[in-house]
Amino acid sequence: MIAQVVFDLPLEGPFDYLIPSSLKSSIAPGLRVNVLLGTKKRTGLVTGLLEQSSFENLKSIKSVIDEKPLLDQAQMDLGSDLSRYYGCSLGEALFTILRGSSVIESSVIARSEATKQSNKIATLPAVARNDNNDKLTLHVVPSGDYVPILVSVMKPLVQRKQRVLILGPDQFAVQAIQEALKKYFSKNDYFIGARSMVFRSLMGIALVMMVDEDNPSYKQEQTPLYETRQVLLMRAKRENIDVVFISATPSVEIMDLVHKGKIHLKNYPARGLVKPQAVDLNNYKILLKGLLSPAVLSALERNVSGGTKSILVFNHRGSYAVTRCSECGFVLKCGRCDSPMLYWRAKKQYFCRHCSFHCEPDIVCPHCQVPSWKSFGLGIEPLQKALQEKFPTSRILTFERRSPQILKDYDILVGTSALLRFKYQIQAALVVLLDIDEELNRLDIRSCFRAFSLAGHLRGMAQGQFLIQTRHPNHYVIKSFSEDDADIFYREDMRIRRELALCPFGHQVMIHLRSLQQKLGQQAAQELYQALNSLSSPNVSMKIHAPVAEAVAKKRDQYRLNILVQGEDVIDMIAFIKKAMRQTKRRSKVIVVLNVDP
DNA sequence: AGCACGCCGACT
DNA sequence: GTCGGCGTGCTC
Repeated sequence: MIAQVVFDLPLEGPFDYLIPSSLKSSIAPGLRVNVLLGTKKRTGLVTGLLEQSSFENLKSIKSVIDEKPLLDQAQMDLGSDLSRYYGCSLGEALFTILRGSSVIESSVIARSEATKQSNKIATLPAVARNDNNDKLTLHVVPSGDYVPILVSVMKPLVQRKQRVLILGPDQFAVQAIQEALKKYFSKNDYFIGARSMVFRSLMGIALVMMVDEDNPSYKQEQTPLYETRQVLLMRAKRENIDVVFISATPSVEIMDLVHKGKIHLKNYPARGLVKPQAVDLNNYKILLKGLLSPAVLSALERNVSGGTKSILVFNHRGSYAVTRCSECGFVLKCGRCDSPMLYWRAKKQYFCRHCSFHCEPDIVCPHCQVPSWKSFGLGIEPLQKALQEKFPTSRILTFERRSPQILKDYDILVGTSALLRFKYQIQAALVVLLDIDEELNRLDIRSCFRAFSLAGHLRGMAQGQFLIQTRHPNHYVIKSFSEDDADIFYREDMRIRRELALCPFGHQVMIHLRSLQQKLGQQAAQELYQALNSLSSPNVSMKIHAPVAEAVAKKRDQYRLNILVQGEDVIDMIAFIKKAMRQTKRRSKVIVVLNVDP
């Protein structure tokens, strides 16, 4: 007998290994084995059994690690779906699933529910599930108060002793959900976890709920760069499971499925939500610090004198602060990245936004040898200072990504969009989004959704008044708020996406190339670009864009280039790109990563 | 990815 | 002579 084995390596497999007669009864698909690959001992996963192999001189399996399969049949199938969609090897996909499905727990399940099947791989039991259109549901909760929905959906299932799987965008959210559900359910009534929990075995689970569906943290940052929503949709299709998505500002991708009738929509009237107001900056000549309009200042004044809280959110994007030598104008840059250093007041140091690089303020200018630096551009700290002068007796705090915690004792809180991490815990009488325009004007189509979603979530924090400052009051993102009609946003965003054949009306695969040597990276990109072009024929409608350096071309000493491929079908595009990659010689010093719908 | 193998230049 | 850098190709 022969076992097919895959590895957590970018290798197309599977590899055939002889099963020694002593291990014959203990080997099955879905369990891990130790084998020699080349000269090195490695852990692989058995994907199948064969009578014969087309390879000669097979090596033997050294030992078996698991007693029972760690993955069920559905998870094994998901592995091949993942590898074809995200362009990783089957082994990388299956080991990703393995790490996400909390091995110990699922082996307990495999033992308890599959005892009569010996070590055979478990298949989904025939559970009577909904067979109508209600299998996939989207609950839109503009207020962001998703807990009542979780409770009402879960309650009947828990009463029938059925189990639910809950996905939260990150560990903060998962803890918050657990805390909120304590009042209603016991810990054994449901499973919960962050994005990798989407890979868990669905045996014994009646429903999966994905909380805050549009949260960007649902995208994995390492290969395979999967999108949790997409994985869940793949599983729903194959495994016939019920799924509930919950969001305050649903992604355009999921709204498209709603429009196509594939997802059932439930809207919750925006009870208690404040009506957003756009502040047209074109009406004002002078802004404090270039960012605070008289309208916002008077709203702040009202709340300060009334003793209520205000939150100002500075979106930061695009407005880069720069530090220059006051003698010669030389820009202080990070040694490892292609980006300017920023001053961090609390630590009294300059730091790089992309890596851990930092330096003392008395560092001398390499040109004129003078340690005299001046920072330009705006951060939240100068903003805080300016406000403190305006409101000397108020408590004005700052919050950004690096802040250790959010303090509650304030009159005015000046923060970045990192505040969103605590969006359901924070509330204030007045919430102001200071700068949204930079986000509206970007070429990236997703940035309009980011703007929409940022504003949508901030609105949920506001108890009395929500202001958006803008110079583009007629932009569709702004209009969707000032006219309080989210459909204005979705209709127009989908129209643009359809016109440009962007996600979800077409797909993009970004090929990221990076190397410590700029030349090598450029060579590799050029070669791959040529291979892609020579492979493409007129009957495959794929657009291949020439390699472009990333916005921050050098990050952590690595030079970065991107090749963008546009097309209709992701699986076709991935197969096409992989073919082109096989035709170009692999360089050990150039790392290539595929990013589907970045 | 990680490793061996093989080809060149530099050096005790 | 031989040590070691790097490019190439393979792993069942």
